[in-house]
Amino acid sequence: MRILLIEDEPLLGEAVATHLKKTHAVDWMQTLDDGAQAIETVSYDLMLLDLNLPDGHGLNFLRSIRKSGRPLPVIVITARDQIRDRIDGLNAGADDYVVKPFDLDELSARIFAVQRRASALPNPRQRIGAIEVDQAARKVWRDGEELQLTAREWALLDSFMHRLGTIVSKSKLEEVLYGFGSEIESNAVEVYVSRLRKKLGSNSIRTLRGLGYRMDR
Amino acid sequence: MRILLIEDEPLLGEAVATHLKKTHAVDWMQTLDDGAQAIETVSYDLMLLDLNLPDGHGLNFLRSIRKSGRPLPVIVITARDQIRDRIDGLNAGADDYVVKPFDLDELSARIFAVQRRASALPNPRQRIGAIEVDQAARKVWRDGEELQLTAREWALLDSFMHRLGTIVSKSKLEEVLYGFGSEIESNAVEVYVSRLRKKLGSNSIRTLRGLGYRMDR
DNA sequence: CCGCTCCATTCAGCTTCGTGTCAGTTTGGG
DNA sequence: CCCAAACTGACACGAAGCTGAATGGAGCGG
Repeated sequence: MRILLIEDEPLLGEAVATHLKKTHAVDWMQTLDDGAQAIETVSYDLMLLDLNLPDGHGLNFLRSIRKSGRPLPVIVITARDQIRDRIDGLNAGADDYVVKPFDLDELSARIFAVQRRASALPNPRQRIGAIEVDQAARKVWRDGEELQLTAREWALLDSFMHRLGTIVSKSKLEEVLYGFGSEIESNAVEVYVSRLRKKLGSNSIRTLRGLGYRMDR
Repeated sequence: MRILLIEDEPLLGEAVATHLKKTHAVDWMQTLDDGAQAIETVSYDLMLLDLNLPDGHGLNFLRSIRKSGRPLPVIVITARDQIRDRIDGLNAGADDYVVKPFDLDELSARIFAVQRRASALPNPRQRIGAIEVDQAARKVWRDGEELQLTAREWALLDSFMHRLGTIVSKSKLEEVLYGFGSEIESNAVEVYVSRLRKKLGSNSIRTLRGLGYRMDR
């Protein structure tokens, strides 16, 4: 099971990461930015999110994740005295929380519990015109018929789904496909948009010349 | 719910028994002999089995229980350093394991999970296309004909059944087969998927390239 | 204690399929 | 009408996955 830990205190982060690595695959990020990038590129089973971070408050991040419809279970980490945070955290869509300082075994137990709960729920589906998407199962239907998408095609669709109604630049999509900083010199994005259109229907993705692409809801 | 605890360390046994007695009926035995006698006379819903016991190793006991076809859910208790035991435990038919020292709440969570799995329905047969599965009895039918699955095959099928409709990653399946952290470098998962398909029918398990596998309901 | 059987594990050779690239074509803005 | 941007069909390559076969070990019956 793959866990994303977002925690900026080195000592705590180190302790948690070490403990969890006995039983899970753990990626440890120290900023929201890195965390955001991580969940764009890797599929995690669970996220541990500290709320007080150098580059902003975790609650907005959490809200944006929930808004995007991603079914990622989240456990929030808060300080003892910030009860307000806990309540807001649960309102914002956290599945559980732990209070600093916490016992590492307790953390394991909560992870286990959340995980069990999460896998019992049916997957949420998102609908866009004739397209229906189940992000957890990576399933896509068009007019009720299931489509087979490849990894790259899915990555693109995913990007569009998270930015419905806004323009996604070509360079952003390149980044999605090939990671940051890859100086690719080809029309790969165009090729994949083309392939996606063929599967989703040609009116699913709009071209905005010189700017990028846009998917409307 | 009636639980049989087989554990020879007085302190641990006492702690576990006391904790569980808040929510369950617990019988605590300190030897395999007593344990064996207990399951002959009383009908238990679950057994907690320590492997290192004064009168022998618990694995043989577990094996004999499984061989007898008794559908008793078993959670194995092992020491931190005996990974080998864990793997063997799952091979021998354990439903789950906890590692000493463990958190009592984690134990409760695991008991709950195993129990839910074991007794999901009064007649817990689940149907998936031409496949029918009785998880409690560990039996599988295809078109009404019973199939014989090996321990590994069953472990895989079990994983799929608990995540119907969602993707199960290869690493997750490796974890199921070999426990976490086994630096395995082989295509064992592929081999077992292949064998399962041969038995269940080739359209039972979908491959998602680069992601894992998925079984649909 | 010895063979027998079944299962787990590994390996190698094969197949399938996703990917990236290119070339020729189409589109649309200026 | 022209040119740049975008589109798309085709193709070659390599990675990922599949599966039959060989090996060795554990359990079991004789």
